[in-house]
Amino acid sequence: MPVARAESSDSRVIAHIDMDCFYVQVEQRKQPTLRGQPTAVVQYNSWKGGGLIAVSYEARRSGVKRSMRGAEAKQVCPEIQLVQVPVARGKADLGVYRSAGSEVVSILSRKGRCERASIDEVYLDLTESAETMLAELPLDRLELISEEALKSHVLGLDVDGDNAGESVRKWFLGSDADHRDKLLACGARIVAELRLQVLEEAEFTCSAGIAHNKMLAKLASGMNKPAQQTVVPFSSVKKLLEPLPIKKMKQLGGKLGTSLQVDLGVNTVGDLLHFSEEKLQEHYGINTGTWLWNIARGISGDEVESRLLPKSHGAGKTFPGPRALKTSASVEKWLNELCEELSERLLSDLEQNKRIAHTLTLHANAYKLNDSESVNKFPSKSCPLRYGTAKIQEDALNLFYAGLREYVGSNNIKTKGNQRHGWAITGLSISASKIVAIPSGTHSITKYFHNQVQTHTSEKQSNDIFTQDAAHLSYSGNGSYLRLHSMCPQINTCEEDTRNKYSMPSLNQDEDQNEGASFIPKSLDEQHPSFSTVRQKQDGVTQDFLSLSSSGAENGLVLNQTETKIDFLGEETDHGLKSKEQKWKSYKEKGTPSILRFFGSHGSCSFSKEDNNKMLEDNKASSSADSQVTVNSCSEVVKGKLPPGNLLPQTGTTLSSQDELSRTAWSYNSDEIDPVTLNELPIEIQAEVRAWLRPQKRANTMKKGSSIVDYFLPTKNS
DNA sequence: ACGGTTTCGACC
DNA sequence: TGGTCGAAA
Repeated sequence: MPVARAESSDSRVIAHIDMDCFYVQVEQRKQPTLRGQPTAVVQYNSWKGGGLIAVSYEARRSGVKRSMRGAEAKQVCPEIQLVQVPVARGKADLGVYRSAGSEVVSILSRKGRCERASIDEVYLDLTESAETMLAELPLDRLELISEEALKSHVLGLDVDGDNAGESVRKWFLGSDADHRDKLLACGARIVAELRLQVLEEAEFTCSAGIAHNKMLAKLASGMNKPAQQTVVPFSSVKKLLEPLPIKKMKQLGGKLGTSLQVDLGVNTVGDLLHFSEEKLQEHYGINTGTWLWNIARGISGDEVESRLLPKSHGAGKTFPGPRALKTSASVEKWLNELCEELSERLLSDLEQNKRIAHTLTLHANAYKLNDSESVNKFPSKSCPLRYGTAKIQEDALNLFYAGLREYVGSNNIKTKGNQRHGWAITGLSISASKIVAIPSGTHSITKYFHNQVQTHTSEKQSNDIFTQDAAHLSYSGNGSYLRLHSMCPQINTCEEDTRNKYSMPSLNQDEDQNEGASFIPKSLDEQHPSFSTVRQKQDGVTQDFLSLSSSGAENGLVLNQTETKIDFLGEETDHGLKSKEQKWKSYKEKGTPSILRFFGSHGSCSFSKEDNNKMLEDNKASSSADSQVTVNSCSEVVKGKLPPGNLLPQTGTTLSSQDELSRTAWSYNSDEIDPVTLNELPIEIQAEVRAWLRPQKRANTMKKGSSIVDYFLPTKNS
């Protein structure tokens, strides 16, 4: 809950734009004969006709609802056109909707700060544009107000019926109006224009709300759909909110809203007004309490962020009921598919937006066979993200086993000790987050980076990481540490127990419908010996680490060759452990390559964090200082000096302001970077990095052009 | 068996 | 501070 730090005299002009049944419109644009027909988009139609994820307004009129299955929809509306979501790699592929969403964003971001709120929603802060318009244009000239703007719904203008048109016209012209109303009127005109542009350029209709804050704008955008806009003048806020069911408010549609109803008897926003701020804080804490008190009064200080791109990418799939995955092989197969999709999306983000993701996270849902009442959660796990499909696949699989080990281990193995320990996976997803923009004009770096990936997926890579130079290491990420459970030092992980804890009885043998041949080793350490526990003491707290040693079995060798992998990994364990220490030592001796950490999509994070830990342990008293500094400067580069927003839509549209923004935003003090580090950089990018350090002098001469993806994508099958 | 995502606050 | 979880849309 954002703390609603705001004045009730908020004079911002905020718009929320919401695409009408967006997926349907995307399909209708592809297939114009569907226009005007009752249409729904379904995914997976084999089971009861598939699930509806978008329904056209024609179909809604016939009673079709989003919670329906395709078959039901056909019953209530036999004429309905069901369009399937594209399928790729056995799962729904939302790519077309994502890029359509980006098209829309690139249009809507023209008139003010723009925040991509979801695939089909944006917020705009139009305050400045509205003020400018107000200052420059006479408001009393009807000819200057577009038809579309005049179609706005303006809340509080009595009777939205008969001569509503007349009163709206009067409201727009009202020279006697409140200053804030005039601003909203300007905002409404701007939004009307933008909506028209979306319609003309992208062929999509959308609805919008225009108000003094995000909350009210969002509320308003849903009030008159489709293809209409609604204005919320300040004077209408009270009457708007008072009768509104509490659950309709954003953020109150779930448990908090239910608690308000059940525990406080609050059913409408008006009911909330009877509670003091203190009372609400008693019940829901200081932040949420204040937030509730404010939103009841239509107050929300929530700012529109400047962000046109998503903060993370994810790919997931559910395996409901009978389709639950029950063998490692099937999990591995699906994980590989998901990782492939993710990897592709990461590459296009890199190419189009020059952004690099730093964290890979796996989520899963599972249930235990023979153990109906245990409903524990499968823990999610994350690790530094290394680019390259095979690496992502390898890391994802390791994350899965790290989670599985906890999942099966945590729930009374002891009591059910002699029973078989079966699990079934009902959902898998992997996502990439901590995405940061790399500066513009660094094409050689991108290219270098890309070549690393390419190299590793095409040639047999040496596992002798000792012979590799530091820069190379940083990219190849041959060995990273995966820290687990550092938060739970009290867990029974003391010495003798360690191996028991992570071992488990043989799992199960029956796959979805095939053989009983899939054999899972007793111990996951055996199956994935690259995970071995490493104990570290830090700040007096013993922590368990799993060392995720790189197998070298990258490049798809991992894919369907479990046995090979097992053997290979088995032999790699010790090797991997040693290598991480050696690697750290060589880093220490050479100086700390903070720049590399930043560049390296993978090695960076894991190195800076884990090696820093290790360093603290190894050299507590002595040389930690300088390394620490370097680490800090690195994170500062990553966190503090980034451009304020990521400004490129994913459409391949380029915004010329990107370069300027990045250039200025990225200037920083070169003292923060150890000069020795520079010399360790791969020769091909040294010059460019030096240029970064002196932003004024840095020429943006790097030739742009060749597509990373073009170059890289063919690796999939060749 | 309301799917696939994405974001955000709380908590440790 | 960052990883993880749960809520919410």
